[in-house]
Order: sequence, then C-alpha cells, then structure tokens
Amino acid sequence: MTLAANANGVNFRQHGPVDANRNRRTRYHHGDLRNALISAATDLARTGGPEAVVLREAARRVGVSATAAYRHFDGHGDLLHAVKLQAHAGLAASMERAAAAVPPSGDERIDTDRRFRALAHGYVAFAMAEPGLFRTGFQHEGTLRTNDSPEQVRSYSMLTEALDDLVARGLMPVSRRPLAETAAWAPMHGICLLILDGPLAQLDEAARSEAVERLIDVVMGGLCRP
Amino acid sequence: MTLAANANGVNFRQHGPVDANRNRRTRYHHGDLRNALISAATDLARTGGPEAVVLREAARRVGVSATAAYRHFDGHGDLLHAVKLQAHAGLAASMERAAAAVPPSGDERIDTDRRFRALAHGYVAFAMAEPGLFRTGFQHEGTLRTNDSPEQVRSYSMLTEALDDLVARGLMPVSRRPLAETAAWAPMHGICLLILDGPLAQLDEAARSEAVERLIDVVMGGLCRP
DNA sequence: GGGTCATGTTTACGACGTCAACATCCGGGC
DNA sequence: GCCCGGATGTTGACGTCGTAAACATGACCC
Repeated sequence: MTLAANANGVNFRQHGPVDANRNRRTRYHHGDLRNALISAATDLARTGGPEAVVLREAARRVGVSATAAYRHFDGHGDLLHAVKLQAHAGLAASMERAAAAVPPSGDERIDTDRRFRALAHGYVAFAMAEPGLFRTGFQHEGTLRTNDSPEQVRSYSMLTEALDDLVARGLMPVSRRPLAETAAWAPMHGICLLILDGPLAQLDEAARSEAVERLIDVVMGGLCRP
Repeated sequence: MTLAANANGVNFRQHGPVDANRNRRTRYHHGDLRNALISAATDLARTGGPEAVVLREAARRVGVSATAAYRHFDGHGDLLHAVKLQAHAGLAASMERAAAAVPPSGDERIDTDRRFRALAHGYVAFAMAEPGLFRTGFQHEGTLRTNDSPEQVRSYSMLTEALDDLVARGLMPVSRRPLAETAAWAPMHGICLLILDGPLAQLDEAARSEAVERLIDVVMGGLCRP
C-alpha cells in the first residue's frame, strides 16, 4: 500500500517537485492525513476486529507521530467511529451488489422475491468475508449518531424498498408490512454474530449456508404468509 | 459488597479467630480469590461491558495486588472468559424463569406455544436488563470453547425441547424441524444487538417491545406454517 | 516442628491513549 | 516579494494497562 492510497481514493496534495529518491514522505505535512489514518485503521479492523484499532499503530503505519492524529480526530473513539462508517459502507455495497446480481427471470414476482433474498445473502456475505470490519461496524463503543451514516441509511432504504416491492407484487399482505424491516433485519444480523462470535462458529461452510438458507425461508414464510 | 461475597456464594475460609477490628482482610491469603475476582470482574462487565473488564481494577476491588490474579487465571483473557460464563448463566436463568412463569391454561397446545414465546422473551429480557453482561457473553475475544459452558448447553437444550414440544403437539410440521434452533435463536439474538449497539437503540421502550413481539410472530409463523 | 508448595507482593517493562509545549510550513495581506 | 498567523506535525511526559520475574508469607503434611 502506498502512502497515496486512502479510503476515498483521494491523492494528497503535491507541493513542489516530488523528490524521486525518497518520495516516501519526507515532507513535513502529509496532505491527506485524515483519510490515510482512516484507511490504516480500517485495515487494522479488517485484520483484528475492533480491539485491533489502535491509534498509535495507525499513525505508525502512515509514518506519522501518534499525536498528529489529534489534529484530525477527537481521539481514539472518533477514529474508531470513522472506521465504523467504512464498515457500514462495505456492508451496504455488499447488499447492493448481491441485489444487482439477480438475473431477470421475466417474472417480476419471482425477481422481487429473489432480490429480497439477495439482500439477506449480501448482508451475510459481507460478515463472512470481512468479519473484523463487520464486528467493528456494530461495536457498541462509539455508537453511530443519527444521520451520520448515509451508508446505513442506504442499506436501510434498500431493505424498505424490497419490502415495499413484496407488498406491491402481492407477495406480502399489507397487514404484515408494519415493522417488517426489523423482523427481516434482526434474523440476518443475529445469525452473522452467532457464526462469528457465538456457538455457530464451529459449523463448517456447508452447514452455515444451510442454516442461512433455512433462516431466510423462515423469515420469508413468516413475513409473507397470508 | 463485603469481601466474603462472591459469584457462588461461597464464603472464604476462616482460619483462626476473626479480628473484629479489621476483618476487612488483613490476612495474607484471601481464601477464595478466584471467585472474588470473577465476581468483581462480572460487576465491571455489568456496568461497563466487556471493555470495562480490567484485571487490575478487579484486583483493586478485591483488595489484592494485580499479579495475584495470575495465580488463578492465565491472564486477562481467561478472566474475561470466566465472566462470559457468568453472563451465559444469567441468560439461561432468565429464559428458565420466563418459561416457568407461564401459567397453565388447561390447553397443552396453548401452553406449548406460550412456553416457546416465553423463552424468546426471557432472552430479550436479559439483554435489556443486563446489557453489559449480555454484550460480554457474546464478545469475540475469548470465544467459548466447546463443552465448557454447561449454562450454554442448558439454554440450548431448553430451546431444543421447546421446539420438540411444538412438533409433538402438532403445532409445527416435522418437515420444518431441522435447523429450527438456529432459525429461532438468530432472530432474537439479532434484535437484542440491534437494540443494544445498532440502529434500534433510539427506539423507546414501547416501540421495542412492539418490534420484539412482531419478530416473535414472524418467527413462529415461519417455523410453524404447514 | 520444620520444610514445601500454593498463594500473595513488589518491582519493572513496554504499549496504549492523551496532554502540553514546541517546530514547520502554506497561504494571504502588506 | 516578504512576512506572519494558523493549520499541521513532533517531542516528551504522564498515568493506566497487561504481564513477567523475584521475593514473602503461611497452610498443611510428614
């Protein structure tokens, strides 16, 4: 990873000609330290979960003194919070990808059902692929403030739209629409954590996806039964 | 809290006559340090969650040097693990209490249904009453080993029996029995964490229990539909 | 009654989060 | 073109944490 890489793909400013001999940061000012720190901290979370998000280590990796971070973050909690936002962004992206990958079948009712299930799969897939990030995203410390994560809003609205579609296509009775977001979200969230940190950790890959499939069936059945 | 108090209610040994003037531990040997430390650490978890389980602070509260803990635990992780067992014990007790409180209605089918729902309520009730302990119980660090928590086995077998009862009373088709434990557990676990650490944290008490009730209905509907 | 081993204590080390004081340098006003 | 102020980064220090090594105490067995 070069120093120029960061979470948002923003390169830091170049003032004056770059010294090719030692372009690995000799400049006193970094130029994009905030993003660089977020990126480093996110890597830490990816590898070791929330406990691994250590301010000093992130600074070390960026090649900067630990206290420099305080020019851009309120402290460790604030840095951790920034990583949580990254995690939720990844989660939303995974759900979006899964839903977008549903091939049109010609039957809109079938597609609507599949898109809803795909959201659930995308959720679980992210948790399995990035357990450290997933855990960090739902860490209690530094709980997300309202309205501070457009990514979380995005994933929530994807869910809402999928549920509305189920109603629109007549797959789910309107009477069951209230609180369906919670009823759909909680089961998938729960199974992710039971697999990552709970008693389901011992299951092998096959048993896991079987359990996930069964769970989705139960939820769909409960939500959509007439 | 006196020094004699501990997780198992075991008083530590009294050798020789107790000095009434300073019975607050002047003896060199504590007598029941392991349990005293677990109790103190559990209090820390209860108040502040897993991050608050600090070995030195637990030792301080017991009135003992920090390194004394190493005579009874492998280190911080081992102490935390002991707290996790306490948490799971409390969780199982809460479920058991809730199930036992179901009043007999005369109709066994109704009672079976109510007992199952009561288990779910007991699960959530514990998470709401002891958020710090609940979080600590499902902390990744120091994940429970197989077979090392009889309490966890107990709560799991309560769930298994409740599901078997649903089948026995004809409330749930046998075809839906496989993997029902996971399908029932995950939703309740998920909603607890979404409320404690996730986006459902902002809901007031009324909205929460409504969401929980709705979730239980969806799960029951999905599990039991013919 | 004396030795032994479990159980506590003291001291020390490195890592962490954080604060205060100091250094560097970018950009705007003369 | 220069200079100065504020943004940005560094150094050094403090208290806390987990942990290890060396030492102290005393319960129990022969």
